[in-house]
Amino acid sequence: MSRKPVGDKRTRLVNAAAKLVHEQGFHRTTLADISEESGVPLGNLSYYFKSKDAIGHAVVERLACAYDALRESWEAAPDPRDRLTSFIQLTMTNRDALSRSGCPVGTLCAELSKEGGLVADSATRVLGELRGWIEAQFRLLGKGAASADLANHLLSAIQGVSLLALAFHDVKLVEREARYLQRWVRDLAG
Amino acid sequence: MSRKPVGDKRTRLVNAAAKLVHEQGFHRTTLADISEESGVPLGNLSYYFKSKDAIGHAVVERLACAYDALRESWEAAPDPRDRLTSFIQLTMTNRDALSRSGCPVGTLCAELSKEGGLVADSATRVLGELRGWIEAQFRLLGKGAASADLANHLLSAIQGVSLLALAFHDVKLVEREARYLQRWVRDLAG
DNA sequence: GTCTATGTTGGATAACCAACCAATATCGTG
DNA sequence: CACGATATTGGTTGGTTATCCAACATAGAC
Repeated sequence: MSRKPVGDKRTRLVNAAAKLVHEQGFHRTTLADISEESGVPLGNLSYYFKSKDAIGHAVVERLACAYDALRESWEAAPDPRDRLTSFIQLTMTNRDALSRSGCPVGTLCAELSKEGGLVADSATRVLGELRGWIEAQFRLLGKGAASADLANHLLSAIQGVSLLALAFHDVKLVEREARYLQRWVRDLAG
Repeated sequence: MSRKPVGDKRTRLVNAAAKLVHEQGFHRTTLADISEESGVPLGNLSYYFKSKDAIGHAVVERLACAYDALRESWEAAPDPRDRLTSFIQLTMTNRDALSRSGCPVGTLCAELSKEGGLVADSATRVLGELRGWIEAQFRLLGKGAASADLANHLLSAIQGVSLLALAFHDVKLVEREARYLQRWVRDLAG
């Protein structure tokens, strides 16, 4: 049985696809784009992915893993308040990319949720897992039944400011809203 | 000089395009779609619009006019607080369409701002005019230099919850966030 | 009635794209 | 070495799309 001589072609493809989908959107990204960006010949794509949707799904899986790792690192802090702070800090760190191309998950959901399909569903699931984690943190803070609303409110604020920053090409919007949310979390009773 | 025998074909085209662009997005909407939806033969589109971008621009103009009219009606109320309440109420009224297809302006900005172009710019301008109006209301409430931040915060919350409602197909998200924002505006000091 | 600017139409066209395929190369294994 | 599974490649194909065009219709002007 032979092996992968170069090996990481599949990874290179998903990385290239993730970058392009984030920057251009899913529909506007062609297989030829992904081929060029990754250096993998166009005819070779079908060996690793049977369809464009399959690539989209792999991109979302990659995002899901990335967020899993992030949440794990945030949970290093014992205080749920500090965890939420780390989450908000993420948008601050990525503010440049955010104001250039928006939130990788949010813009994908916005683009694909209108037509439905498997890729849209898995993208929404990534967003849902993030929302669930945020809600859990509020629950740990003793917010009880209000936790779901608080989680929606926080995630909504992040998504909203990402969209505005993208539309207005304005990094400062992210900076200011992040500061606001940090204070909001810190001053939460409980 | 002859006249428009049927007349409102141009309007019918823009209406159909606006509906489809909202429901499906700009890229996924084809000229054939618009032709079918409006009942105007495909070959006739080029007589009214020289390109698909021209149709997109007309759709955004139509949105701009609609928001102009809305703001005018909101300004019937003398109290800026009531005006902002009316604005928030709009999302409540349109919550079904909002959770099905997102905000007509917001999703368009998200889709097109990544590639730039004239349509993207005009869509962003519509969002900007709305933001300016909101800021003006805060200013009238005596919020001074903080008005810009408050306007961004409010518009961001509306856009964020629209995106979440679209992704999760959940009308309740809009209802709850709208109630929250109504209270937020009512309880604002000043 | 003839003429002409304004509409209207079906079909053509060139570009693009995702998907497919037959042919070739690579390499571990027996 | 030969065999076969894995991997790779260029080129093709069928379908879609925006755009264009030549021909035709209509109706007001004169």
